[in-house]
Amino acid sequence: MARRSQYTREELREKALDAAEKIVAEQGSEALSTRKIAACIGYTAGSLYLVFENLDDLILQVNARTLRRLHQALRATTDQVTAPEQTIQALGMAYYEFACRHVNLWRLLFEHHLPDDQSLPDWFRSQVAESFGLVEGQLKRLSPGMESEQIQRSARALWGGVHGIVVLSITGKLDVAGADEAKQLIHSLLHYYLQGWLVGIE
Amino acid sequence: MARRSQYTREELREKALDAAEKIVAEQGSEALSTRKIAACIGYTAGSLYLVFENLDDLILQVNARTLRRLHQALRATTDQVTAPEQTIQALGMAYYEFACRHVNLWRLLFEHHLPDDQSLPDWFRSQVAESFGLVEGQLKRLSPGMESEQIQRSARALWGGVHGIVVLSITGKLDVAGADEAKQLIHSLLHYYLQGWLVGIE
DNA sequence: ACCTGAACACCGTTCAAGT
DNA sequence: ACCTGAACACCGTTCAAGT
Repeated sequence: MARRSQYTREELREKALDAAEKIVAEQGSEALSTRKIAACIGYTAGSLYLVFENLDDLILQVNARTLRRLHQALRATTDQVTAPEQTIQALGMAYYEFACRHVNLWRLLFEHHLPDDQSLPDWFRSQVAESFGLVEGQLKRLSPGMESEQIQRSARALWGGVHGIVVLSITGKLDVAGADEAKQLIHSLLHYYLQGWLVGIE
Repeated sequence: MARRSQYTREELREKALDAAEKIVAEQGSEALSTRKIAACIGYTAGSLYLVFENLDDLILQVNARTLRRLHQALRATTDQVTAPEQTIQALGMAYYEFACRHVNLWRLLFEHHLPDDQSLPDWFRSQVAESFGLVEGQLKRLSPGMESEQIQRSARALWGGVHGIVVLSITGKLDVAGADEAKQLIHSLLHYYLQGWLVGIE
């Protein structure tokens, strides 16, 4: 066999990531395997190792795509500029809706383990930081005088908080009745936090 | 072969769960397998199916133990009664410390997937609800007149929030420098939320 | 140079057969 | 009745060998 290259490295990479996304989205992350990905794109599992270090590396790159899409969804929200508190609320809802629409990819993003010795690559962490930046931007509008260290802390606390509500409701551990209830929880968290925060400022 | 029963069903179950916990705690959830558990307790993988439905069922029961220990750690905190806000803060810190002390078991608890068709058993959800109850109790002390529906919502929002900060910092996705910073985020979340909440009441 | 296919060391799960 | 051990259908990863 050993077919002549139909695809360039880059094309192969993209095809593999597309296939991986499809499998995860349709069948859950548990169902993902190198053999299935390879079969989807008409290759053998071994070929994937020409393009990826291993399955963990491949998953990391699927997660990078998900993160990018998430960021775009959040960006689209902040671009419709309104009052900062409303924008933060809208960001929370967009976050929840994104997680619902792409449950399996979203779970893979947050539940995938790297081996104990490896930590997340820098480009990954800076992509996460970018999304936090959107919240920071709104907090700055809300309280222009505040030190950026404080702004950063509040953005992380708030966004970590929203994330927690989203995880627990999506994994069925919060016993929430439906999307409406989850959104109410997010609203409550953001609303009272910001209220307390602004009181603290004056 | 076919050794006469050295252990009762119940003993076998406990031994298997002990072994599973040990493997997860020491090597991470990725390393857990029926074959390893069986080898640890001197049995064959097949024997586990006399006591557990399958590996998912076994993991669920490991998670039940973790949940029980978590609840005990939180209980111990509320028992040292002080002012409600301080108690809630102490609960947040206890939650974070528990997660740090038992990272791998804690991750298993929150990252384990059941097959798509199955949802979490009721006893599991009511165990989660019990821990939320501790927060509700403190919120009630803080605002005795409030409707229990509102109390419940705030307890979930707050605890979901704390959970999110803990997950993101433990999985290295918040880019927090260390335990101190994570605790500051939790403190910030709880403090400003409660401040806003109490303002809303008056 | 590109890719295969076989091999290796693992999985979860089932179940006839042994004691 | 209790447990094994072999079997089945899967894994991720490597690498000599084919084109």
